[in-house]
Amino acid sequence: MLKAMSKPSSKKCRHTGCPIAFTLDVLGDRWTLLIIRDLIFMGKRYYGEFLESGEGIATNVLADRLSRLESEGIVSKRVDPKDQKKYLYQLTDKGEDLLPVVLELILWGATYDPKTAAPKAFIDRLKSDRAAVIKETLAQLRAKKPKESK
Amino acid sequence: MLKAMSKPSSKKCRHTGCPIAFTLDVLGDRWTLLIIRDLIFMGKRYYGEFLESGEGIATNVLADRLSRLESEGIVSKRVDPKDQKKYLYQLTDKGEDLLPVVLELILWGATYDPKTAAPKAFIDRLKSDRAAVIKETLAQLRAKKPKESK
DNA sequence: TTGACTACTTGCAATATGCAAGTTATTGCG
DNA sequence: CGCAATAACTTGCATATTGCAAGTAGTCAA
Repeated sequence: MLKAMSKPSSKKCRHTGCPIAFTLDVLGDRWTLLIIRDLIFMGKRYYGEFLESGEGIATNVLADRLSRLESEGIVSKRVDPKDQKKYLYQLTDKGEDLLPVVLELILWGATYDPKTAAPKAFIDRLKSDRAAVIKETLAQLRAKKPKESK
Repeated sequence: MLKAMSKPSSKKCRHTGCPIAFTLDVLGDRWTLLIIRDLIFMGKRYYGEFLESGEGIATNVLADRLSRLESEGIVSKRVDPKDQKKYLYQLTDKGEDLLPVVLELILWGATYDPKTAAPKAFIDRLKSDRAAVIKETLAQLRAKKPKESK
């Protein structure tokens, strides 16, 4: 039963004030950031799309993480205006602010994974002009949002 | 039994090539990054010091994470030259390269945690001159290392 | 030889995860 | 209207990981 599933790593109040601990309480598990990756770079927005992410997240875990992200205000959920029978998941501004974190994960991974599939051009660009990459990525992301995004 | 404890989130080969997934395979759990935080910002270097980190990591989990970090080449372990009966844990260059990731976690946490204890001066500095903060932090870190660090 | 100190290891109950199999709610037809 | 199809979850259960309390091993100093 997952109803009472506590955070992957924060069952008790750990309000130590440490910003790192605070952040890890929200996304300190494997799946959360992969969902955010899909939202930012893969253009995924539906439950079914997240399930097909190659990495193989379990449906119950996906449902748990999405609802957690929603209650944290990182992701918003609403009926898809183009298709009433689907739900649209999108990053909020708070969620978009995680982009710098994700970019650093990419940089480290691309540097140390001998089999990385990260496009060299992107990595080089990221190293030489981080600010521009952030700006462009957010612009692309926002361009895709149906109407009011926030 | 923790002997065969697999990575917190990578039991099977997920060599998809995705740099984010690669990085999360290494530090995609709550504790790993807190240990790295302690190494970078708290000046901790001994097993016993990590245990007292306020957040309350379990001894078995600490042992597991340290050995994992060591086998990943992120942390080095050796007998303390100043006290033969203690082991000294230190970040390798690969581990130090995680500093940018940690800094972004700090930034996001300090921004969204209403009760953050992050010093405003540090956060402001981080926002205005990231490169300098990285440089200084690494310099301080290296100054503490006994002899050869790498 | 013993006691203190550090770094772990072990056992076990409580949690969380992975997987397969339902359930519920909306259309889209005939 | 009635029914199949689609999307989004929920539920059960076996397995894996965690948290906690205790126990063990190696080093040093008196």
